Amino acid sequence: MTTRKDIAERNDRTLLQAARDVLAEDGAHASVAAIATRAGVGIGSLYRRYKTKEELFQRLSLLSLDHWNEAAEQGLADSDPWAGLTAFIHSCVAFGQGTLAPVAGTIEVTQEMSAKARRGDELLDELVRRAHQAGVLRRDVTAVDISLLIEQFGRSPVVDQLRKQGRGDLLPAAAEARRRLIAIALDGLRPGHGPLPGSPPGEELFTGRWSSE
Amino acid sequence: MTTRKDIAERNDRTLLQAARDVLAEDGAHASVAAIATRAGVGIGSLYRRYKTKEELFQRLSLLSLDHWNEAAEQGLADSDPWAGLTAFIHSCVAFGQGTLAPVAGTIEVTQEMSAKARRGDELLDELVRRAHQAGVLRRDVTAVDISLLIEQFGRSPVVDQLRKQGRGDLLPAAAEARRRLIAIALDGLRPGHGPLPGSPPGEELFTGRWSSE
DNA sequence: GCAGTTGCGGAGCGATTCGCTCCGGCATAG
DNA sequence: CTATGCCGGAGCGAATCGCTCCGCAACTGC
Repeated sequence: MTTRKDIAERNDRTLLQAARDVLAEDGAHASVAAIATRAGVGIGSLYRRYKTKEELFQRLSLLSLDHWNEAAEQGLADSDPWAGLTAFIHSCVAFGQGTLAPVAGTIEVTQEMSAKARRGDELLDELVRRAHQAGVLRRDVTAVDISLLIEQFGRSPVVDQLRKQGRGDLLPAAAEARRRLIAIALDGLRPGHGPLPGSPPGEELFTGRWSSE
Repeated sequence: MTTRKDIAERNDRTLLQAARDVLAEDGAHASVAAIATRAGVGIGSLYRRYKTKEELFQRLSLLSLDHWNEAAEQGLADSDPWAGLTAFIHSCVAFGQGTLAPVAGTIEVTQEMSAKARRGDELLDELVRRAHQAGVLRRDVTAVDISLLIEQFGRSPVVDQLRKQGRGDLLPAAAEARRRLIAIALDGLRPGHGPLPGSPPGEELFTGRWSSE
Protein backbone atom coordinates (compact mmCIF):
# COMPACT_ATOMS: atom_id res chain seq x y z
CA MET A 1 0.00 0.00 0.00
CA THR A 2 1.18 3.48 -0.81
CA THR A 3 0.22 6.26 1.53
CA ARG A 4 -0.23 9.79 0.35
CA LYS A 5 3.05 10.74 1.95
CA ASP A 6 4.92 8.16 -0.11
CA ILE A 7 3.45 9.61 -3.25
CA ALA A 8 4.41 13.11 -2.21
CA GLU A 9 8.01 12.11 -1.66
CA ARG A 10 8.22 10.28 -4.92
CA ASN A 11 6.76 13.26 -6.74
CA ASP A 12 9.49 15.43 -5.33
CA ARG A 13 12.16 13.28 -6.92
CA THR A 14 10.22 12.65 -10.10
CA LEU A 15 9.58 16.34 -10.63
CA LEU A 16 13.25 17.25 -10.82
CA GLN A 17 14.05 14.34 -13.06
CA ALA A 18 11.20 15.31 -15.37
CA ALA A 19 12.44 18.90 -15.41
CA ARG A 20 15.89 17.76 -16.49
CA ASP A 21 14.50 15.54 -19.26
CA VAL A 22 12.16 18.16 -20.65
CA LEU A 23 14.92 20.74 -20.46
CA ALA A 24 17.14 18.46 -22.50
CA GLU A 25 14.51 18.08 -25.20
CA ASP A 26 13.01 21.55 -25.39
CA GLY A 27 15.84 23.76 -24.19
CA ALA A 28 14.92 27.17 -22.85
CA HIS A 29 11.49 26.67 -24.40
CA ALA A 30 10.64 24.07 -21.73
CA SER A 31 7.25 24.81 -20.18
CA VAL A 32 6.04 24.14 -16.67
CA ALA A 33 3.06 22.22 -18.03
CA ALA A 34 5.34 19.88 -19.97
CA ILE A 35 7.43 19.20 -16.88
CA ALA A 36 4.37 18.44 -14.76
CA THR A 37 2.93 16.14 -17.41
CA ARG A 38 6.24 14.32 -17.78
CA ALA A 39 6.37 13.84 -14.04
CA GLY A 40 2.84 12.48 -14.10
CA VAL A 41 1.42 15.11 -11.76
CA GLY A 42 -0.87 18.08 -12.19
CA ILE A 43 0.35 21.63 -12.59
CA GLY A 44 -1.20 22.48 -9.26
CA SER A 45 0.96 19.95 -7.47
CA LEU A 46 4.09 21.34 -9.06
CA TYR A 47 3.27 24.84 -7.89
CA ARG A 48 2.53 23.63 -4.39
CA ARG A 49 6.12 22.49 -4.11
CA TYR A 50 7.84 25.31 -5.99
CA LYS A 51 6.51 28.82 -5.82
CA THR A 52 7.72 29.72 -9.31
CA LYS A 53 9.35 28.19 -12.33
CA GLU A 54 12.60 29.88 -11.36
CA GLU A 55 12.57 28.22 -7.95
CA LEU A 56 12.24 24.82 -9.60
CA PHE A 57 15.17 25.53 -11.88
CA GLN A 58 17.27 26.83 -9.01
CA ARG A 59 16.56 23.64 -7.10
CA LEU A 60 17.51 21.59 -10.13
CA SER A 61 20.67 23.61 -10.52
CA LEU A 62 21.66 22.88 -6.93
CA LEU A 63 21.00 19.19 -7.44
CA SER A 64 23.17 19.28 -10.53
CA LEU A 65 26.02 20.91 -8.62
CA ASP A 66 25.65 18.38 -5.83
CA HIS A 67 25.93 15.54 -8.29
CA TRP A 68 29.05 17.08 -9.81
CA ASN A 69 30.72 17.38 -6.43
CA GLU A 70 29.72 13.91 -5.25
CA ALA A 71 30.94 12.37 -8.48
CA ALA A 72 34.24 14.23 -8.20
CA GLU A 73 34.72 13.06 -4.63
CA GLN A 74 33.99 9.50 -5.66
CA GLY A 75 36.53 9.89 -8.43
CA LEU A 76 39.15 11.13 -5.99
CA ALA A 77 38.39 8.16 -3.73
CA ASP A 78 39.54 5.86 -6.51
CA SER A 79 43.25 5.17 -6.10
CA ASP A 80 43.67 4.92 -9.88
CA PRO A 81 43.82 8.53 -11.16
CA TRP A 82 42.72 7.65 -14.69
CA ALA A 83 39.83 5.46 -13.55
CA GLY A 84 38.73 8.15 -11.13
CA LEU A 85 38.79 10.89 -13.75
CA THR A 86 36.93 8.90 -16.39
CA ALA A 87 34.37 7.68 -13.87
CA PHE A 88 33.72 11.31 -12.98
CA ILE A 89 33.31 12.30 -16.61
CA HIS A 90 31.01 9.40 -17.38
CA SER A 91 28.87 10.14 -14.38
CA CYS A 92 28.47 13.82 -15.23
CA VAL A 93 27.69 13.14 -18.86
CA ALA A 94 25.09 10.53 -17.93
CA PHE A 95 23.53 12.94 -15.47
CA GLY A 96 23.19 15.48 -18.25
CA GLN A 97 25.27 18.23 -16.72
CA GLY A 98 24.95 20.32 -19.86
CA THR A 99 21.19 20.44 -19.98
CA LEU A 100 20.93 23.39 -17.62
CA ALA A 101 23.02 25.64 -19.87
CA PRO A 102 20.04 27.13 -21.73
CA VAL A 103 18.43 28.42 -18.55
CA ALA A 104 21.63 29.32 -16.73
CA GLY A 105 21.27 32.92 -17.80
CA THR A 106 17.60 33.19 -16.86
CA ILE A 107 17.76 32.26 -13.17
CA GLU A 108 19.25 34.18 -10.30
CA VAL A 109 22.48 32.66 -9.01
CA THR A 110 22.35 32.23 -5.25
CA GLN A 111 25.53 32.34 -3.23
CA GLU A 112 24.89 28.74 -2.25
CA MET A 113 25.12 27.86 -5.92
CA SER A 114 28.31 29.78 -6.55
CA ALA A 115 29.89 28.31 -3.43
CA LYS A 116 29.15 24.79 -4.61
CA ALA A 117 30.39 25.62 -8.08
CA ARG A 118 33.66 26.89 -6.61
CA ARG A 119 34.06 23.68 -4.64
CA GLY A 120 33.35 21.72 -7.81
CA ASP A 121 36.13 23.56 -9.62
CA GLU A 122 38.57 22.75 -6.84
CA LEU A 123 37.67 19.06 -6.93
CA LEU A 124 38.09 18.88 -10.68
CA ASP A 125 41.42 20.69 -10.46
CA GLU A 126 42.62 18.07 -8.03
CA LEU A 127 41.34 15.27 -10.25
CA VAL A 128 43.27 16.71 -13.19
CA ARG A 129 46.39 17.40 -11.13
CA ARG A 130 46.51 13.79 -9.93
CA ALA A 131 46.13 12.49 -13.46
CA HIS A 132 48.87 14.77 -14.76
CA GLN A 133 51.22 13.70 -12.01
CA ALA A 134 50.59 10.02 -12.71
CA GLY A 135 51.29 10.67 -16.38
CA VAL A 136 47.97 9.23 -17.54
CA LEU A 137 46.57 12.51 -18.90
CA ARG A 138 48.20 14.49 -21.69
CA ARG A 139 49.96 17.54 -20.24
CA ASP A 140 48.27 20.16 -22.38
CA VAL A 141 44.74 19.24 -21.29
CA THR A 142 43.38 21.60 -18.65
CA ALA A 143 40.52 21.36 -16.17
CA VAL A 144 38.62 23.81 -18.35
CA ASP A 145 38.92 21.40 -21.26
CA ILE A 146 37.36 18.69 -19.13
CA SER A 147 34.49 20.94 -18.08
CA LEU A 148 33.76 21.86 -21.66
CA LEU A 149 33.95 18.26 -22.73
CA ILE A 150 31.36 17.32 -20.14
CA GLU A 151 29.10 20.17 -21.14
CA GLN A 152 29.51 19.40 -24.82
CA PHE A 153 28.59 15.75 -24.35
CA GLY A 154 26.00 16.41 -21.68
CA ARG A 155 23.41 17.01 -24.33
CA SER A 156 22.89 14.65 -27.19
CA PRO A 157 20.96 16.14 -30.11
CA VAL A 158 20.32 12.70 -31.54
CA VAL A 159 18.99 11.17 -28.35
CA ASP A 160 16.86 14.23 -27.57
CA GLN A 161 15.30 14.26 -30.99
CA LEU A 162 14.51 10.57 -30.91
CA ARG A 163 12.87 10.93 -27.55
CA LYS A 164 10.78 13.86 -28.73
CA GLN A 165 9.67 11.91 -31.76
CA GLY A 166 8.60 9.08 -29.53
CA ARG A 167 11.02 6.65 -31.14
CA GLY A 168 11.90 5.18 -27.77
CA ASP A 169 12.77 1.92 -29.47
CA LEU A 170 15.86 3.50 -31.03
CA LEU A 171 17.08 5.03 -27.79
CA PRO A 172 19.33 2.14 -26.71
CA ALA A 173 21.16 2.20 -30.02
CA ALA A 174 21.57 5.98 -29.85
CA ALA A 175 22.79 5.82 -26.27
CA GLU A 176 25.29 3.17 -27.24
CA ALA A 177 26.53 5.24 -30.16
CA ARG A 178 26.96 8.15 -27.81
CA ARG A 179 29.02 6.06 -25.42
CA ARG A 180 31.30 5.18 -28.32
CA LEU A 181 31.78 8.89 -28.98
CA ILE A 182 32.67 9.56 -25.39
CA ALA A 183 35.11 6.68 -25.40
CA ILE A 184 36.77 8.20 -28.46
CA ALA A 185 37.09 11.56 -26.76
CA LEU A 186 38.47 9.97 -23.60
CA ASP A 187 41.11 8.16 -25.65
CA GLY A 188 42.07 11.55 -27.02
CA LEU A 189 42.84 12.64 -23.47
CA ARG A 190 45.60 10.03 -23.06
CA PRO A 191 49.22 11.10 -23.43
CA GLY A 192 51.18 10.56 -26.61
CA HIS A 193 49.47 12.94 -29.00
CA GLY A 194 50.73 16.07 -30.66
CA PRO A 195 50.13 19.45 -29.04
CA LEU A 196 46.68 21.00 -28.98
CA PRO A 197 45.95 24.28 -30.70
CA GLY A 198 46.81 27.24 -30.28
CA SER A 199 45.92 28.20 -33.73
CA PRO A 200 43.62 25.68 -35.36
CA PRO A 201 45.21 23.14 -37.71
CA GLY A 202 43.38 24.19 -40.86
CA GLU A 203 42.36 27.78 -40.43
CA GLU A 204 40.62 28.51 -43.68
CA LEU A 205 38.98 25.28 -44.57
CA PHE A 206 35.59 26.84 -44.51
CA THR A 207 33.87 28.07 -47.62
CA GLY A 208 33.57 31.80 -47.52
CA ARG A 209 29.84 31.50 -47.23
CA TRP A 210 29.71 31.97 -43.49
CA SER A 211 31.57 34.78 -41.87
CA SER A 212 30.88 34.23 -38.20
CA GLU A 213 33.19 32.31 -35.89
CA MET B 1 27.47 53.28 -54.01
CA THR B 2 25.23 50.37 -53.25
CA THR B 3 22.31 49.82 -55.55
CA ARG B 4 19.11 48.22 -54.38
CA LYS B 5 19.99 45.06 -56.25
CA ASP B 6 23.24 44.71 -54.32
CA ILE B 7 21.34 44.95 -51.10
CA ALA B 8 18.81 42.35 -52.23
CA GLU B 9 21.51 39.84 -53.09
CA ARG B 10 23.32 40.40 -49.86
CA ASN B 11 20.08 39.90 -47.95
CA ASP B 12 19.60 36.53 -49.55
CA ARG B 13 22.90 35.26 -48.21
CA THR B 14 22.60 37.05 -44.89
CA LEU B 15 19.15 35.64 -44.24
CA LEU B 16 20.27 32.02 -44.29
CA GLN B 17 23.29 32.75 -42.17
CA ALA B 18 21.10 34.58 -39.66
CA ALA B 19 18.68 31.66 -39.62
CA ARG B 20 21.48 29.26 -38.81
CA ASP B 21 22.81 31.47 -36.00
CA VAL B 22 19.43 32.04 -34.39
CA LEU B 23 18.64 28.35 -34.72
CA ALA B 24 21.84 27.56 -32.87
CA GLU B 25 20.96 29.89 -30.03
CA ASP B 26 17.22 29.36 -29.66
CA GLY B 27 16.73 25.85 -31.01
CA ALA B 28 13.26 24.94 -32.21
CA HIS B 29 12.00 28.07 -30.44
CA ALA B 30 13.66 30.25 -33.08
CA SER B 31 11.20 32.83 -34.38
CA VAL B 32 10.97 34.36 -37.82
CA ALA B 33 11.13 37.83 -36.30
CA ALA B 34 14.42 36.99 -34.58
CA ILE B 35 15.92 35.71 -37.81
CA ALA B 36 14.88 38.81 -39.74
CA THR B 37 16.23 41.11 -37.05
CA ARG B 38 19.52 39.21 -36.93
CA ALA B 39 19.80 39.53 -40.69
CA GLY B 40 19.14 43.24 -40.42
CA VAL B 41 16.03 43.20 -42.61
CA GLY B 42 12.33 43.61 -41.98
CA ILE B 43 9.96 40.71 -41.57
CA GLY B 44 8.26 41.71 -44.77
CA SER B 45 11.46 41.27 -46.75
CA LEU B 46 11.96 37.81 -45.35
CA TYR B 47 8.47 36.74 -46.39
CA ARG B 48 8.94 38.17 -49.85
CA ARG B 49 11.78 35.70 -50.40
CA TYR B 50 10.33 32.70 -48.58
CA LYS B 51 6.62 32.02 -48.58
CA THR B 52 6.67 30.35 -45.16
CA LYS B 53 8.97 29.62 -42.29
CA GLU B 54 9.16 26.03 -43.44
CA GLU B 55 10.37 27.05 -46.88
CA LEU B 56 13.20 29.02 -45.28
CA PHE B 57 14.22 26.04 -43.19
CA GLN B 58 14.06 23.70 -46.15
CA ARG B 59 16.31 26.05 -48.10
CA LEU B 60 18.72 26.16 -45.17
CA SER B 61 18.65 22.40 -44.94
CA LEU B 62 19.59 22.09 -48.59
CA LEU B 63 22.43 24.55 -48.13
CA SER B 64 23.64 22.51 -45.21
CA LEU B 65 23.61 19.30 -47.22
CA ASP B 66 25.43 21.04 -50.08
CA HIS B 67 28.13 22.17 -47.71
CA TRP B 68 28.52 18.66 -46.34
CA ASN B 69 28.92 17.20 -49.81
CA GLU B 70 31.30 19.89 -51.03
CA ALA B 71 33.42 19.54 -47.92
CA ALA B 72 33.52 15.77 -48.35
CA GLU B 73 34.57 16.11 -51.97
CA GLN B 74 37.30 18.54 -51.00
CA GLY B 75 38.44 16.04 -48.39
CA LEU B 76 38.59 13.26 -50.95
CA ALA B 77 40.60 15.53 -53.25
CA ASP B 78 43.32 15.64 -50.60
CA SER B 79 45.81 12.85 -51.28
CA ASP B 80 46.46 12.46 -47.55
CA PRO B 81 43.51 10.43 -46.17
CA TRP B 82 43.89 11.71 -42.61
CA ALA B 83 44.23 15.34 -43.63
CA GLY B 84 41.21 14.96 -45.89
CA LEU B 85 39.06 13.41 -43.20
CA THR B 86 39.95 15.93 -40.52
CA ALA B 87 39.52 18.83 -42.91
CA PHE B 88 36.03 17.54 -43.65
CA ILE B 89 35.18 17.24 -39.97
CA HIS B 90 36.53 20.70 -39.15
CA SER B 91 34.60 22.24 -41.99
CA CYS B 92 31.31 20.63 -40.99
CA VAL B 93 31.70 21.53 -37.35
CA ALA B 94 32.54 25.13 -38.19
CA PHE B 95 29.52 25.30 -40.47
CA GLY B 96 27.34 24.17 -37.60
CA GLN B 97 25.96 21.03 -39.19
CA GLY B 98 24.19 20.07 -35.99
CA THR B 99 22.12 23.22 -35.62
CA LEU B 100 19.34 22.01 -37.87
CA ALA B 101 18.63 18.97 -35.73
CA PRO B 102 15.91 20.64 -33.60
CA VAL B 103 13.78 21.47 -36.65
CA ALA B 104 14.58 18.36 -38.66
CA GLY B 105 11.35 16.76 -37.48
CA THR B 106 9.19 19.81 -38.18
CA ILE B 107 9.88 20.30 -41.90
CA GLU B 108 8.87 18.16 -44.81
CA VAL B 109 11.76 16.24 -46.34
CA THR B 110 11.86 16.73 -50.10
CA GLN B 111 13.31 14.04 -52.28
CA GLU B 112 16.01 16.48 -53.32
CA MET B 113 17.07 16.59 -49.69
CA SER B 114 17.11 12.84 -49.20
CA ALA B 115 19.01 12.38 -52.45
CA LYS B 116 21.71 14.78 -51.31
CA ALA B 117 21.80 13.15 -47.91
CA ARG B 118 22.33 9.76 -49.54
CA ARG B 119 25.17 11.15 -51.62
CA GLY B 120 26.66 12.64 -48.47
CA ASP B 121 26.60 9.26 -46.78
CA GLU B 122 28.41 7.70 -49.71
CA LEU B 123 31.11 10.36 -49.69
CA LEU B 124 31.67 9.97 -45.98
CA ASP B 125 31.83 6.20 -46.35
CA GLU B 126 34.56 6.61 -48.93
CA LEU B 127 36.42 9.09 -46.71
CA VAL B 128 36.34 6.59 -43.87
CA ARG B 129 37.25 3.65 -46.09
CA ARG B 130 40.33 5.48 -47.41
CA ALA B 131 41.45 6.33 -43.91
CA HIS B 132 41.00 2.75 -42.72
CA GLN B 133 42.97 1.40 -45.64
CA ALA B 134 45.81 3.84 -45.02
CA GLY B 135 45.83 2.76 -41.38
CA VAL B 136 45.42 6.29 -40.05
CA LEU B 137 41.97 5.72 -38.50
CA ARG B 138 41.27 3.19 -35.78
CA ARG B 139 39.53 0.17 -37.24
CA ASP B 140 36.54 0.17 -34.92
CA VAL B 141 35.45 3.71 -35.79
CA THR B 142 32.56 3.75 -38.27
CA ALA B 143 31.14 6.38 -40.57
CA VAL B 144 28.20 6.67 -38.20
CA ASP B 145 30.58 7.55 -35.41
CA ILE B 146 31.97 10.38 -37.50
CA SER B 147 28.49 11.70 -38.32
CA LEU B 148 27.53 11.71 -34.67
CA LEU B 149 30.78 13.38 -33.72
CA ILE B 150 30.10 16.17 -36.18
CA GLU B 151 26.55 16.59 -34.96
CA GLN B 152 27.63 16.51 -31.34
CA PHE B 153 30.24 19.21 -31.86
CA GLY B 154 28.18 21.15 -34.34
CA ARG B 155 26.48 22.96 -31.53
CA SER B 156 28.40 24.57 -28.73
CA PRO B 157 26.31 25.34 -25.65
CA VAL B 158 29.01 27.63 -24.32
CA VAL B 159 29.43 29.67 -27.47
CA ASP B 160 25.67 29.90 -28.00
CA GLN B 161 25.06 31.10 -24.49
CA LEU B 162 27.80 33.70 -24.65
CA ARG B 163 26.41 35.02 -27.89
CA LYS B 164 22.93 35.22 -26.46
CA GLN B 165 24.20 37.11 -23.46
CA GLY B 166 25.90 39.56 -25.74
CA ARG B 167 29.35 38.72 -24.40
CA GLY B 168 30.83 38.86 -27.86
CA ASP B 169 34.16 39.77 -26.32
CA LEU B 170 34.53 36.26 -24.92
CA LEU B 171 33.66 34.50 -28.16
CA PRO B 172 37.21 34.13 -29.49
CA ALA B 173 38.32 32.43 -26.28
CA ALA B 174 35.30 30.12 -26.31
CA ALA B 175 35.84 29.24 -29.97
CA GLU B 176 39.47 28.48 -29.23
CA ALA B 177 38.51 26.24 -26.32
CA ARG B 178 36.10 24.45 -28.59
CA ARG B 179 38.80 23.83 -31.17
CA ARG B 180 40.91 22.25 -28.44
CA LEU B 181 38.04 19.88 -27.67
CA ILE B 182 37.70 18.89 -31.30
CA ALA B 183 41.43 18.30 -31.53
CA ILE B 184 41.18 16.00 -28.52
CA ALA B 185 38.37 14.03 -30.11
CA LEU B 186 40.26 13.79 -33.40
CA ASP B 187 43.29 12.41 -31.59
CA GLY B 188 40.97 9.79 -30.15
CA LEU B 189 40.23 8.68 -33.70
CA ARG B 190 43.85 7.71 -34.39
CA PRO B 191 44.81 4.06 -34.21
CA GLY B 192 46.48 2.56 -31.16
CA HIS B 193 43.72 2.71 -28.58
CA GLY B 194 41.80 -0.06 -26.89
CA PRO B 195 38.49 -1.26 -28.36
CA LEU B 196 35.38 0.88 -28.16
CA PRO B 197 32.30 -0.24 -26.24
CA GLY B 198 30.21 -2.52 -26.50
CA SER B 199 29.14 -2.34 -22.97
CA PRO B 200 30.16 0.92 -21.34
CA PRO B 201 33.31 0.87 -19.21
CA GLY B 202 31.66 1.73 -15.90
CA GLU B 203 28.04 0.73 -16.17
CA GLU B 204 26.70 1.75 -12.79
CA LEU B 205 28.70 4.81 -11.96
CA PHE B 206 25.63 6.91 -11.74
CA THR B 207 23.91 7.62 -8.49
CA GLY B 208 20.53 5.94 -8.44
CA ARG B 209 18.84 9.29 -8.50
CA TRP B 210 18.14 9.24 -12.22
CA SER B 211 16.61 6.24 -13.80
CA SER B 212 16.55 7.19 -17.45
CA GLU B 213 19.32 6.34 -19.89
C1' DG C 1 11.90 68.55 -61.32
C1' DC C 2 7.97 65.48 -61.33
C1' DA C 3 4.84 61.49 -61.62
C1' DG C 4 5.08 56.50 -61.68
C1' DT C 5 6.85 52.29 -59.93
C1' DT C 6 9.07 49.20 -57.03
C1' DG C 7 10.39 47.11 -52.84
C1' DC C 8 11.13 47.99 -48.00
C1' DG C 9 10.09 47.98 -42.77
C1' DG C 10 7.11 47.18 -39.22
C1' DA C 11 2.35 47.82 -37.05
C1' DG C 12 -1.10 44.73 -36.17
C1' DC C 13 -4.10 40.45 -36.99
C1' DG C 14 -6.02 36.05 -34.93
C1' DA C 15 -4.26 31.97 -32.90
C1' DT C 16 -1.49 29.84 -29.79
C1' DT C 17 1.09 29.18 -25.67
C1' DC C 18 3.03 31.02 -21.67
C1' DG C 19 3.34 31.19 -16.18
C1' DC C 20 0.29 30.96 -12.73
C1' DT C 21 -4.28 30.90 -9.77
C1' DC C 22 -8.05 28.82 -7.84
C1' DC C 23 -11.69 25.77 -7.10
C1' DG C 24 -14.58 21.39 -7.42
C1' DG C 25 -14.01 16.65 -6.33
C1' DC C 26 -12.07 12.65 -4.20
C1' DA C 27 -9.33 9.96 -0.94
C1' DT C 28 -8.18 9.55 3.70
C1' DA C 29 -8.51 10.35 9.01
C1' DG C 30 -11.27 10.29 13.01
C1' DC D 1 -20.60 9.33 8.04
C1' DT D 2 -18.70 13.88 8.42
C1' DA D 3 -14.75 16.64 8.14
C1' DT D 4 -10.30 17.66 6.28
C1' DG D 5 -6.81 18.52 3.01
C1' DC D 6 -4.47 17.44 -1.13
C1' DC D 7 -5.03 16.68 -5.94
C1' DG D 8 -5.71 17.68 -11.07
C1' DG D 9 -6.80 20.73 -14.48
C1' DA D 10 -9.97 24.55 -16.36
C1' DG D 11 -9.13 29.10 -17.22
C1' DC D 12 -6.99 33.87 -16.43
C1' DG D 13 -4.26 37.91 -18.51
C1' DA D 14 -0.04 38.53 -20.79
C1' DA D 15 3.19 37.47 -24.08
C1' DT D 16 4.57 35.59 -28.42
C1' DC D 17 3.79 33.08 -32.43
C1' DG D 18 3.53 33.01 -37.98
C1' DC D 19 1.95 35.91 -41.21
C1' DT D 20 -0.50 39.97 -43.88
C1' DC D 21 -0.83 44.37 -45.57
C1' DC D 22 -0.06 49.09 -46.14
C1' DG D 23 2.30 53.72 -45.84
C1' DC D 24 6.59 55.62 -47.01
C1' DA D 25 11.04 56.07 -49.11
C1' DA D 26 14.10 55.24 -52.97
C1' DC D 27 14.86 54.81 -57.70
C1' DT D 28 13.46 55.33 -62.95
C1' DG D 29 11.79 57.45 -67.24
C1' DC D 30 10.41 61.71 -69.08
